Amino acid sequence: MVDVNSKDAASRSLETIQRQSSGDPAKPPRWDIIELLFFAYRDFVGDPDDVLDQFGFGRAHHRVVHFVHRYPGLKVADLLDVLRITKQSLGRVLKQLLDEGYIVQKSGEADRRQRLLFATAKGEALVAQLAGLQTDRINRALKDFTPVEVEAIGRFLSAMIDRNDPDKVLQVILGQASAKTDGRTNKT
Amino acid sequence: MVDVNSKDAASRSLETIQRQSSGDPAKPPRWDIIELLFFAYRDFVGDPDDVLDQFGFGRAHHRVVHFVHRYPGLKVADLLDVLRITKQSLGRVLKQLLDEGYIVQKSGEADRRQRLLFATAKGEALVAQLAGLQTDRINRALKDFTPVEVEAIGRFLSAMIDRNDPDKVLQVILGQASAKTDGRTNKT
DNA sequence: AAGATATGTCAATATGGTTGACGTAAATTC
DNA sequence: GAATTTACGTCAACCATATTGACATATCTT
Repeated sequence: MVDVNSKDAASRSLETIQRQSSGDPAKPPRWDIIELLFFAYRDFVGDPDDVLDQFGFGRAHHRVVHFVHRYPGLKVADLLDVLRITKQSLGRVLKQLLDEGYIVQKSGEADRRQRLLFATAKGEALVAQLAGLQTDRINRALKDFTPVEVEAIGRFLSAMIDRNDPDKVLQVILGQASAKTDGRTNKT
Repeated sequence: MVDVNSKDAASRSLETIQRQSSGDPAKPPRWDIIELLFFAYRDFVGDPDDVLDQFGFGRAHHRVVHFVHRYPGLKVADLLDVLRITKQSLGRVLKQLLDEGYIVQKSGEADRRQRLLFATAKGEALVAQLAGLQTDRINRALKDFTPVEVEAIGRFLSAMIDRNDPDKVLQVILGQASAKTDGRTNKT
């Protein structure tokens, strides 16, 4: 485990204010980051909700069609790893997206048991619209940040992610992130 | 890999669609931040799950007892603003936490219709345990960051949050964040 | 041929969210 | 003081999304 005895000067004042509740001076909770993450994510995922409603979809559909679009040829098993849900739960949502033509599937050539998933033009359009909303928020937030700061933000988010058993999608993402910092080209 | 290398084509057509729907020719989606946020939050909120299970609670209970502990005397209405759920939905979870002694309520003195919420020692202990897990992850992630970088990360998360109608809790958080950085009120 | 793997499906159940209607106590307004 | 509004609680129905467990089918591996 990590030594947490030293605290950053930047966050000292807030933690001092909040210290009285925990009573554990060795490991002051990072209330600031914990709560900022909560609110940031709340508003971040809230953006697409209205649009999704119009399509009769929920956040589950968004996640599925997003990753299928971004990683064409994704297998069902990959999707399960990424979303951390059961196949029964994925089944319903995926079936809707297939029936309504947002996603198509093809049998794998090497292994014909696999169902490789692809977003249709309709699916791509939906993903693009939703990503546009979220991108607007991100660009607004990053407006006055320097490239160095933006890089640090990405590095932080990346460092928050479990490395224990990274799934296929995550390996690509983390590979790209590190390629940005150390110059290695790691394209698919 | 199989013959499925339509990724470049998919990205191109996506950006075309994106331009059409948004009217902004130069607005590439921030896929990196979008997906890093997804995975970072997935793992971040995943930490407390095992502990919550042992208590027979879910993430809803965590959110409620967390904010009650952090902002003692919170009103029910405040909690509804923060969590963005309905009172019926909150009711069930809150009742459990009250019945099992994690939270108590007192009538407001100025306005006796209000039920002011407070965490008990039992509730505080639970919050502390859960916050400890998340703090460990945050400290691990921030281990090699400079104070300046940490400040930028907090500023980014803060900038991702809606300012339209900040609830009471959010005002406190944003107030502290801006006080930490420049001591001025942030009305952007 | 036997077994393992990838996926789909049926069924039951749980959690956490919704809308709508209604009730009560207390504060505010006329 | 009466009327209205506010803060909160509750009942009831419903929905979205998740779970576990069992089983089926096709296909790959040994």
